[in-house]
Amino acid sequence: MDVPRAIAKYRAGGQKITPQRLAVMRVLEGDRSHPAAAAVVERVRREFPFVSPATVYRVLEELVAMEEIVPLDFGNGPMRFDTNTAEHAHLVCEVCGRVDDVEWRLAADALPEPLRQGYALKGARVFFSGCCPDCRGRSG
Amino acid sequence: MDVPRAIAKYRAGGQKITPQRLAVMRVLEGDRSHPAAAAVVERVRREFPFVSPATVYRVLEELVAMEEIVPLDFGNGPMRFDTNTAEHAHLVCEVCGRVDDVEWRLAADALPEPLRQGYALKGARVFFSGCCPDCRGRSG
DNA sequence: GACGGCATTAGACTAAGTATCAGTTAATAA
DNA sequence: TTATTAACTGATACTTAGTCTAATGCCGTC
Repeated sequence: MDVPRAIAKYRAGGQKITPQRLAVMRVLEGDRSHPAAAAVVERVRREFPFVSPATVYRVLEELVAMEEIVPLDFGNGPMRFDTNTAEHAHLVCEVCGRVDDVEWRLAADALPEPLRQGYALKGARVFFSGCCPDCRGRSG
Repeated sequence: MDVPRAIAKYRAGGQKITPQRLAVMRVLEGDRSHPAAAAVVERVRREFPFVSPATVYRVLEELVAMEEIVPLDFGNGPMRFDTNTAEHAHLVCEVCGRVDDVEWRLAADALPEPLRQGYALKGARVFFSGCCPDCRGRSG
């Protein structure tokens, strides 16, 4: 997530730079916690108490479309958003829900057979699940 | 998904073998299409027209708990269920939503660093996304 | 065949997200 | 600086997917 670059993309598309859009972008800037939409709404409200959830959802959708953020669904709650658009995997703690980034790249030569049999591969998502150090410490 | 084994697990847990539970199990038996809960409801209704969605959701939950099926969330719609409990990856067509199984096992020596730094790894999920041969044929 | 208790049903409820539209505002130009 | 206008926002109703609850039903055992 790069605010100036996102602004440039908005302008390039003939779209306006509104205070709400700026607020969402600033909330996401540098955030590595993979926030859910509701968390973004909450934080935008510190600046704009009456912002509508619909607006935040719309802006998130726009940022996804311009590839400034990546939507993530871990299958255990609402959609979350990743501000790191580089290829990497995720480490999800099953206890507290915390998500960490992991340096990880699928080796091209390890791609399975069907991918070479007519299926056009676009991407891969890798989730590791387990228990984070904090939760291990707490529960034994 | 193995119906006799699931029945044995129900009995072992002091739970009853009801016609609805049998119907859900038979619907899932041998199904490789990774159906959504709604699809299971629909098919169970061919036999029990008045079955409640709550019942089907509950039975699916039970089967997940006894590890006879695996819940899958591809992030583009409702939760789906996999009757193949062996380790494998999934190939998701972004166009038609079709899901294929892929023989795939993460090489243990390829595990990223953080997993050896206090994170207790339990499992990994790998999704490949792309365009299936049928959809490539249709859209060029 | 009767009984006890687990299971089922219907329907209200919740969470997360989407659609619509009247009113507002950012960006451009005069 | 003001006028113009297309784009944007907020309120609200709606949708989808799934959960909860209370009353009723029925499986399994005796």
